Amino acid sequence: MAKNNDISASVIKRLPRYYSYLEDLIEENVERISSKDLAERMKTTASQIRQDLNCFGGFGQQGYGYNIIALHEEIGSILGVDKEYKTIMIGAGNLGKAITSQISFEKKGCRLTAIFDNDPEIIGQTVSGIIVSDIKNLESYCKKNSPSIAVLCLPKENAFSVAKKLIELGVKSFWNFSHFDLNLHFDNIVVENVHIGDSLLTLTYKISC
Amino acid sequence: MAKNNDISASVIKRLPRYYSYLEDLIEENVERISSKDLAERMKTTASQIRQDLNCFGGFGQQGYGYNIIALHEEIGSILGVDKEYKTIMIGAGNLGKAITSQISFEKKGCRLTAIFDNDPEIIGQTVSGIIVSDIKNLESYCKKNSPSIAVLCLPKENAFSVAKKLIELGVKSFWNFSHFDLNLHFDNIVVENVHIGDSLLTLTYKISC
DNA sequence: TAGATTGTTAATCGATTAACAATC
DNA sequence: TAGATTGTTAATCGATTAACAATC
Repeated sequence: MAKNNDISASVIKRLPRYYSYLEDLIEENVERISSKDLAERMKTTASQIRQDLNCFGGFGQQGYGYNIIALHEEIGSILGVDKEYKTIMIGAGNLGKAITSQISFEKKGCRLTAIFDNDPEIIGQTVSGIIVSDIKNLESYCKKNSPSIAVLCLPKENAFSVAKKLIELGVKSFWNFSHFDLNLHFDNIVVENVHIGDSLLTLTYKISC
Repeated sequence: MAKNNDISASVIKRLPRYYSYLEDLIEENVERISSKDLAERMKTTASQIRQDLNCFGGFGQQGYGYNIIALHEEIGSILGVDKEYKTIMIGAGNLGKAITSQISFEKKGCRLTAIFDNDPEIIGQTVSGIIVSDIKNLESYCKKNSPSIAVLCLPKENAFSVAKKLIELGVKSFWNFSHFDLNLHFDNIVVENVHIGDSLLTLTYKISC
């Protein structure tokens, strides 16, 4: 399935949402759904749903609609939920702790294998079943285990130097919660920046309107 | 300033990013910047920056560029950072705790005034200087204090009923971290949904390409 | 004044919506 | 078969980029 590349970012960003709504439908024991009905649930248009899904293949059937289990499976595999990318986290403060549970809670294509911090108070704590290591062990750990993804939950100030080191050690993908746009400073890496605070500002903007 | 409404969502979502880059420039003691130079920093186009800013007013000066302090101030006021909306949080697990520091850390238009949870282990804890209250006190608290914004850091299952109660109690704005699209179920409320996990799926998708 | 850079209009590009023939 | 609903093409809409006259 999943024809490579050249799918627009707008489409990709909608896939997890489809995936989640299909989960709901599975829980409700619904077997099939038309683009029209799904659109109604999600407050979008049937056109858009059909257009989006057809970027990847014809998952529906004329006169019937989409089989929910099958479509859920397809989208999951497009997103890579069945992968098990070795994932490490840098920074185990409150945000890091919260995020670990996000990773482990549901199948999301990642397996968290190590957590690092530089705070003596935090090193040694158990978070999501993993003992937090001293950041000093980062290099030897990466050389031995070659993780694919690093989750950055550290302050802006440290983000650059830690990312630089990780890239040298072969890490190519980042889920970045630090307020520092990695992708602008390094090439050939895959980054998903999450600036949580930005969306609060968007909210206060909307309120003031 | 800030002509009301009818500004596209695309523009609004870029404002916090401008705001943040202007902060960096202030720290670097830079006085003015042209759209061209700012665009280079942010890996965007000068055209887009000028176009975006001109939705709100002519903040620049021909032949000079933009005064950084003034522009930062303008954008801040458009976003409402100087507001102090009374804000409450529901759910003080790891995610809630992480988010409180986001709110208090910098000026973001909100003042966190209360935190509620239903877990006896968490009730009574001090989080960001606030003692977590029993969710049972939510109603009386709201009647007395009329908060504007509720931050929802609770499981999907509880989101609907809690939101419903809050709306009845007069809360009209939500910063929603539960995996439940509030805005599809209630009218006349302002919602910013943050589905953190979605962006991890986007990342694994990109990796698989 | 000459040079730089804005504000703004026009041109291009991409994304969404509508329409409909294909087909289950 | 007739009805429903897809896959897909065409039409519309909006957002981004380019160009340039206005002006500091």
